[in-house]
Amino acid sequence: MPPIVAIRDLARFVGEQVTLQGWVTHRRSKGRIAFLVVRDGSGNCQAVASVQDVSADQFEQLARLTHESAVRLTGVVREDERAPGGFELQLAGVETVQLAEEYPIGRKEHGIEFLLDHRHLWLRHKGPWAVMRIRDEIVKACRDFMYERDFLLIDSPILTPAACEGTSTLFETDYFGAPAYLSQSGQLYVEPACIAHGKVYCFGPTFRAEKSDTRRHLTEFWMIEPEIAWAGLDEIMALAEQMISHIVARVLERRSEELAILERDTTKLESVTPPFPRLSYDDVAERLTRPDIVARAQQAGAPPFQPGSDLGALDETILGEMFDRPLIIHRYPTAVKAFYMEPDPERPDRALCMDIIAPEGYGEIIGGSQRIHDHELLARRIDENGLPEQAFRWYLDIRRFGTVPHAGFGMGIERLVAWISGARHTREAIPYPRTLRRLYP
RNA sequence: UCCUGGGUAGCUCAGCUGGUAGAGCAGGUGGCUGUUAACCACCGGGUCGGGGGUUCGAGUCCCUCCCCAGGAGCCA
Repeated sequence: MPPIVAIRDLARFVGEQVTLQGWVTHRRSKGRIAFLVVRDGSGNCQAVASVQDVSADQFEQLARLTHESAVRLTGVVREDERAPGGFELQLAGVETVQLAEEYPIGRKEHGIEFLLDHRHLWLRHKGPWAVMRIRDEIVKACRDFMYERDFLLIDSPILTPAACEGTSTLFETDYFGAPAYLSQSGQLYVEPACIAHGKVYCFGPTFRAEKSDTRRHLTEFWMIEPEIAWAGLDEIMALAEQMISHIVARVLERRSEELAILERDTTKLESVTPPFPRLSYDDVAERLTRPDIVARAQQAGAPPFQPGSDLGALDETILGEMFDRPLIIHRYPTAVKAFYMEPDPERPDRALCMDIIAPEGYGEIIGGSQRIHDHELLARRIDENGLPEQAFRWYLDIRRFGTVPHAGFGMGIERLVAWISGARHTREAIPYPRTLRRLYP
């Protein structure tokens, strides 16, 4: 029996007889010679057979193979310039494992709705294949980065009793007769854990029932959230910029083939190195009220920027385009930010927080802050925001027993994947996207 | 929720000032010994998103509802 070989390793078997297990992506039957291209998950390979190479029955079988049929192909590996990839299989035997039915996804263009309806099949195609491999590399790079810096993984619960941030909408579910909610952030749960371990992070799915209906939004998305005791805004800005740089460098190094498949302009990724530009909210507000920027925003159809309010999506895009690497914006007005953010002691109407905006219009990829560690102040904020104090008792407790300054941030994985891979929608950055209008497949 | 653009064959789309519906791909049949999204010939394939209206006549005009895409708001 010839060895079963992955297409990626074919170069090591030139001149030898091997078996490939895969799926038919193309068939070009040309009279008494037939070409077959198969995919096995590790790559693509052309196989060729002429009538005299195989039995009449097998040649007939070859000619009938349909798109996505599962096959075992046995033959000798040959180097040949005419073959895509440089190697091909000279067929000696074909086994049809399953003759596929008429395959819905054609070789021409399709709309995004059709492709997402067939996501279970679309995952096989080279674009999604490359994006998923980049996603895998990004996730691994995140975990390695955390591990190498002595951050401990603390998984946060997905079923929670109440809101982490009062503003966002939650998915409600029935918990033995009582309401429970799908977590929209693990932050509140890593804060106590950083008191136990110093440096921690959580990494898991989060859920937001927001009516946000853009290509940047999912209702279920993955987020990595580091949290550090004895740290403030400066420490998390430095950590975030190192983390993003580390991830981008790692993808450039190990997933260049996938970036090439996606035709990603890698020069735009190579410039992503520390330090990132840092602007305060007030710097940004000044820029956004300059006449030329105002004119540009108006032309793009952006609602006019109001000093003191949060930034709009187009404001972020315009700001992001001013730099060749991610932009850190810090010290937003306390009034527009979450209740748990520490006020700047030098200017209490500004919070010690930061957002990081990805270049090329991919939007906010990180949001973080120093957390309020004073019990009285936090209790007042919870009250002012109309949040149920009962539900936050445990969270307030942390401020009663050895409270210290601490800070952390959340990074959205799909936006990061979309930006790095150049995908048009965050929906393409997750295997099975959930959006306002999609819960299938 | 609002703004803009769409909905015609399995898919992607064309269809002029209203006159009985088209292409490419996919599928089927036949041909072809080095193809690269192979090619050539032939064949099958339609509730023109639903409902109502105007008209001798509606894919085309009007009303209404549904669905989709892009954007805004909110957010990662």
